[in-house]
Amino acid sequence: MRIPHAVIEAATPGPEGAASVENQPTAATAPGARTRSQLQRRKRIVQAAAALASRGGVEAMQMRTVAERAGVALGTLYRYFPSKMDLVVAVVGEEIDLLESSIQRRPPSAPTASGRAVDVLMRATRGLMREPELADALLRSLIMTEVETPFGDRMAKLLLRVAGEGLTVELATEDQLTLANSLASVWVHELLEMLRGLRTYDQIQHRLEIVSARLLMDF
Amino acid sequence: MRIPHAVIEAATPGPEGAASVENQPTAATAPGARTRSQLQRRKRIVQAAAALASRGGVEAMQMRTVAERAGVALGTLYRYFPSKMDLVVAVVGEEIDLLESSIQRRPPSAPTASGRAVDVLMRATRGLMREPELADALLRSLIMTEVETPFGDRMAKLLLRVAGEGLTVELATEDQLTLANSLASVWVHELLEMLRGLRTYDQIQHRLEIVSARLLMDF
DNA sequence: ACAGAGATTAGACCCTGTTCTACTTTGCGG
DNA sequence: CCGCAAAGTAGAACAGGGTCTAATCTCTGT
Repeated sequence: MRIPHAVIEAATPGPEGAASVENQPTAATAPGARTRSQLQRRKRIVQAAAALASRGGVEAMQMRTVAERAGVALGTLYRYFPSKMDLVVAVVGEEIDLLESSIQRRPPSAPTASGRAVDVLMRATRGLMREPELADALLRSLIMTEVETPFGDRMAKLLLRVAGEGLTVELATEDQLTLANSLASVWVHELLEMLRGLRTYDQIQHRLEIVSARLLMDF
Repeated sequence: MRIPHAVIEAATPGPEGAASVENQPTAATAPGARTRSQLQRRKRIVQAAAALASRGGVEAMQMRTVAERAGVALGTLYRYFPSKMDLVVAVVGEEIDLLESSIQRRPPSAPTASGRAVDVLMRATRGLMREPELADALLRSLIMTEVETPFGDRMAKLLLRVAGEGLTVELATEDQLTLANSLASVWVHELLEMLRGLRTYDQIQHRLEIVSARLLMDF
């Protein structure tokens, strides 16, 4: 798997870069995507992966199977996604896109920043719960990876946006970012507990309310 | 790896139970440990595992190698620790024990609950940082597992204890537990970011101070 | 239409976690 | 001391992630 690791070495931003969640442009590593069929290939792969993961979790999402379902060779799959993790990250990216557009369609309406944040988180929770296996797979893998445009960061930004109305990442203070980020990581943690059967939906909501009320008290 | 998964099924508390972090008693699964040499074997295994992981991370801690270094057969290793994860959990258990005794020796002295909590967290951070590879391995694996006496929970309890002086898990309110727990998960998250090179020690401290101040404001 | 570069493919291959098998040791009640 | 069940051992075997190779395809520019 080889993740940069260690306090010492900074992320090597070399020509090859690490995994990325980016959605529109070229495939993970494919240098110059001659677009068209390549984008489609990529999409087919991600779809196949999501489909497999959505029933059976990560373990069901085997690289060979994904490749087969997507109608590409294993080698090709690995050209697009250098590791299983990268694939997972891509799948997650789509999920977040979904959440973001959902929020754009129907923005949270609670009166407090904390309320809006919890609203968004719970909405995301419900979305993920529709496919517990997938959710579990994604969350776990994400925590392990979180390279480049990580899950938590995207959620944090989203939270920031809905918490302080009109607040953007650029306008927020360092500390506000920290707080939003922390809320996101608490959420991820709670979600994992839920998937493990240690929390109910209602418990998560309650816990998030408590934590959010404090973290975002003055947003 | 087979982790219970899914919102539906509750953890099966059957006769075989899941992985456990417990330190003194019998080996992970070995039914009736005839103690003596068995405890020693177990210790040798955990030590070998820790040694390997401490330089090279999880990947260096290969089951075959651990078995060899510990002087036991692969099969035996698997009898004691049904999966690599279980081994990791055991190694972590030792680390936490260390932290706990360190805290007993020299309790945090900050005047505020939040201050004491941060103190403990940073002390744990320094401890883990001594062996970044090990820390990374442990944290990642733990997040993935956290079965039975999880890392986060132990930290949460510890935090609770130092935050409210003399406060114990039994005396704490649900919400206080939630908050301590959340602080622990934020810490874990920050630690992972640090290991990934995205945070410096000072940043972590600052961020924890901010978050802790809010989460534990009235402890 | 044609050559060369890059993309794709099928499939062998390696590595490591985990399982399984056949056999030997060990510890203990009778 | 015997017998036996549990525990241990060596090592083969399996599974799935990831790599590599030798073709074959597909563009793209000329």
